[in-house]
Amino acid sequence: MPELPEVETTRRGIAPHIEQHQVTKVVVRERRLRWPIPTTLGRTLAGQALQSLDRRAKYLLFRMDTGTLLIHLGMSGSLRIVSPDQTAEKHDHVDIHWSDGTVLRFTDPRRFGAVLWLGKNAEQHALLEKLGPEPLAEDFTADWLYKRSRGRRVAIKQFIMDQHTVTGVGNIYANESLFMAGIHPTRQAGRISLTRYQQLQQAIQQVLSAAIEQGGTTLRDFVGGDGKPGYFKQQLHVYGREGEACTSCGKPLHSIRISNRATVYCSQCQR
DNA sequence: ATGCGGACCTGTTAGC
DNA sequence: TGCTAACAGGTCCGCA
Repeated sequence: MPELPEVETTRRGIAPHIEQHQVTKVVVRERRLRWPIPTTLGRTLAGQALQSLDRRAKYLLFRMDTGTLLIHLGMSGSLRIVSPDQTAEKHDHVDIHWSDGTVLRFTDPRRFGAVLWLGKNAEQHALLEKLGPEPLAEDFTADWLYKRSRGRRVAIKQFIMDQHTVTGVGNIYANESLFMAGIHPTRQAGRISLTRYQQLQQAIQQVLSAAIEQGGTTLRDFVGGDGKPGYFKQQLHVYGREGEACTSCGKPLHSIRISNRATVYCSQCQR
C-alpha cells in the first residue's frame, strides 16, 4: 500500500497522539508478519516513553528511552489511533496502549509488514544501513543518480524503485515521476544523461511533496492516522489510467509490466 | 556486482 | 451464481 507520502502522512497523523507518552502494554494477536514479532516486545516496551516518531524511507521509527521500534506497513498495512473500547477486527494484529488511554492499532491483511525492536544503534541495522538518500533531503542530487547509474542496464523505473538508489519511491510515484520527467520507463539507467537526471530528480521531489500535501494516495483503503483518505489520486497522470488519454498530448497511455509491476506511460511524451 | 524470478500473504475483481 | 485466475501500494533472498 504505502509509499513514502502515505508513510509520512501516517507519521504526521499519529505522532501528536503518542509522542511523550508512555507505553502501558502491548497486545499482539498475530505475530506472523514478514518476520515474527519478537515475543519479548511487550516486556521491552512497557514503561518506556516515546521521545519522537521519525521516518526513514518507508520505515516508521519510534524513538523510545532505550532504543528504536521499527514498523513497516508492507503492502496493506496501516496504523491508526483508536479508542480503547474499539473491538479488534480480523487483521488488527497489534495494539500499543499508551498512558493516556489511547491505543495505536496496527492492521495488515497481507502481513507483509514488520514490527521489530532494533534496540540502540538502530541506524546500523541491516534494514537501515544501506538505504539511499531521502528524496526530499539535500543529498538527493542528480549527480548521485548519474554516478550511481553508470554501467547499470536495469530499467530506469526499477532503478528509482531501488531503496538503495533513493528511498520512498514505490510503483505509483515511479510511474508518475517518469511521466513528469518525460523518461520512458524501460530506458536503461546507465544510458540517461545528467541533464535528464536533473529533470528526474526534480520530478521525484515535486511528485512526492505534492502527494504529502494531499495526504497521500488512496486507491482503495489507505487512511492516515486520523482515519482520513488521501487525495492525491485526483492528480495521478498515468498510474491506473492505461488506455486513457495522455493529459499532455492526448494519445492513449500504454501499459506494460516491468519486473511484474504495472507500468503506465505515454509513448509520445516519454522517450 | 548485477539482474532475475520466486517467495511471502489475503482480498478484490475480472472473466468464463 | 460460482469457480478460477490475475492483480494489488513492498522488498528480501537465493541463484545464475
